[in-house]
Amino acid sequence: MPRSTASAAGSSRSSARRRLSRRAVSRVSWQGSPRWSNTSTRGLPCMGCASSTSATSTGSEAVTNDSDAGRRAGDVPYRFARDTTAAEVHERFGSLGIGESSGVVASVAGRVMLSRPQGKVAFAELRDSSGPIQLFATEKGTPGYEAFCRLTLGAWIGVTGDVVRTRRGELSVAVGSWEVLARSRHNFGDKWRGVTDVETRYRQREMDLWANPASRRVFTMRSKLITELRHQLERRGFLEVETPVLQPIPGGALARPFTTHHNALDVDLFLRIAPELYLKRLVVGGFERVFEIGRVFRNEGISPRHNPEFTMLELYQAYADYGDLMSLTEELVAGLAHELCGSARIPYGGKELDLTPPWRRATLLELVAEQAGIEISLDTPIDELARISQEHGGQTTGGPGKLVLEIFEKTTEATLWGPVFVCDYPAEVSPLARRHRHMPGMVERFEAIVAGRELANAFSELVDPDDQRSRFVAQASARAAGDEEAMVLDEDFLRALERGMPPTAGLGIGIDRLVMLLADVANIRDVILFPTMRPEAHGD
RNA sequence: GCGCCUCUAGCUCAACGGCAGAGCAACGGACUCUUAAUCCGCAGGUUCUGGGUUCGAAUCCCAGGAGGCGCACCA
Repeated sequence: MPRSTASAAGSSRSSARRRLSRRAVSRVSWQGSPRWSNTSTRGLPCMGCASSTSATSTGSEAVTNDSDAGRRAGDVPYRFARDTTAAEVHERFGSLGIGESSGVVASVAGRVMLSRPQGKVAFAELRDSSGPIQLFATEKGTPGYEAFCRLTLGAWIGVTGDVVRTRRGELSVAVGSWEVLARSRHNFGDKWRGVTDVETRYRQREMDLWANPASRRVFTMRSKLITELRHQLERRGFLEVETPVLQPIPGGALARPFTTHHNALDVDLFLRIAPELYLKRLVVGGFERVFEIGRVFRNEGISPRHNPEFTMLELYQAYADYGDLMSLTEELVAGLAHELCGSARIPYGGKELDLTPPWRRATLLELVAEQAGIEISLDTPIDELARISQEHGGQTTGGPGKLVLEIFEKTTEATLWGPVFVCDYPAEVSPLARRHRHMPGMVERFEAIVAGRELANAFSELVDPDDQRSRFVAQASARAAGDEEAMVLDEDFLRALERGMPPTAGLGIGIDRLVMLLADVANIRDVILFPTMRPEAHGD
């Protein structure tokens, strides 16, 4: 029998059958399932046809003469009245006995991931976003049975039928009717090993997500993390805001920006490297607790821990100092770990990481002395600092503050495993942070180091407009000396400070790296759906 | 940017100077309860690209492309 005939006949028969099964369903009804009653009335009215069902069968019949009808991508219905998910079926019928039929009809839809035709019966694994459910088809009970057996892996189908448990104990939907919702012209990798080629996984993420459960897990976790983060911040009285991505002066961080151009205004604009300056202006404006979760862009190299665009949380809290934000940081991170991993003690890179508050707090200089045995301060002669930095492969340019930071990063940062707040940075490398109330030359700033890497950066914000102006001037001279990452003076921001900014503390957390930490992955590209890649040559 | 490594069928991988192969997918067939079903059959290739060495190159050399890791920079 030609494939097309079987397929078309199967489709139209399944359509008739579907109407029957709908009645059957409304008779049986899933108690407590509000979805059910909504389903039949949901969806767009089908203009020019009695129902979407008749539209489907018309479509199928229209291509009966086409010898390749079954393979045409356009030959699919406009909607499918799914009424439950794979996970719901498992949840609701988990106790169904072996070989029993529930007598309840369900409509499920998803992609065919495995197919095991076996003569007069056939099994298939259907997967939707909730997970897998087995389909059980029989020559007697399944219209278009032969076409069902010929479904290729990757096809989307909609299925309606009794929920049953097979003799071998697998909960299944017995296929009473079915229809193709989409065909796949490309396969989804090795059905056992999935897709391991990392380039394919990053470039063709849709394939990766279907083929690799671990990848789905990571991105699901990422989404939940951001949702939970919002909830936690909103519970604490923070207001979520959005500030410009296109900025005339890229500020708030030390980094090189991407440049773009606005035609109508005929001005160059920059993609933001941080939202910081705008968020602080909102504090001046009276929003005492604000946060933004958004994409920032830095025109820098790509590495397992760097993507040119990444997601950052920044928050600002009036009347608070950096000590308050240490408490907030450890509570937020531990809370997220609890929510997503079930515990504040999580595995990372084969080791254990205990994120339970309180985290250790130590000064940068203390940690350098402790970890590297190097006793330095901002008063150490600059030649000596340069020599130590060089000894450890660091740069030798800049003032004492920059050299101290360089020495910390080269000798100490990566050795810090457990969460630790590294406190009190040189003012020289922190042009937006407030001077330390006790330590000259230092600012009240901390970085949270977890698993040897910076997870958060925060400080008591510099609120003195005169000091801020002189810091900008210092940055300008660094810039004139060739430092492309130095900041540019921002008069709008200074005017805001001149209007009066209350004592405020600000915090930034790299969301991608937080996801990496909680999901236990080593490459930032595994937590970004479409990481930045060199465009692929399509030589065809 | 620099260094090291990788690139073979749609996917996962062999062959490492001597006829380019396997499993899965696809395609054809058998099979009435499978679980990566099994079995039989068929087909599938610019071995990333371009040069070179050689009687002979997927294999060795050079150049280029894409990717990974490390360094550098940062979050």
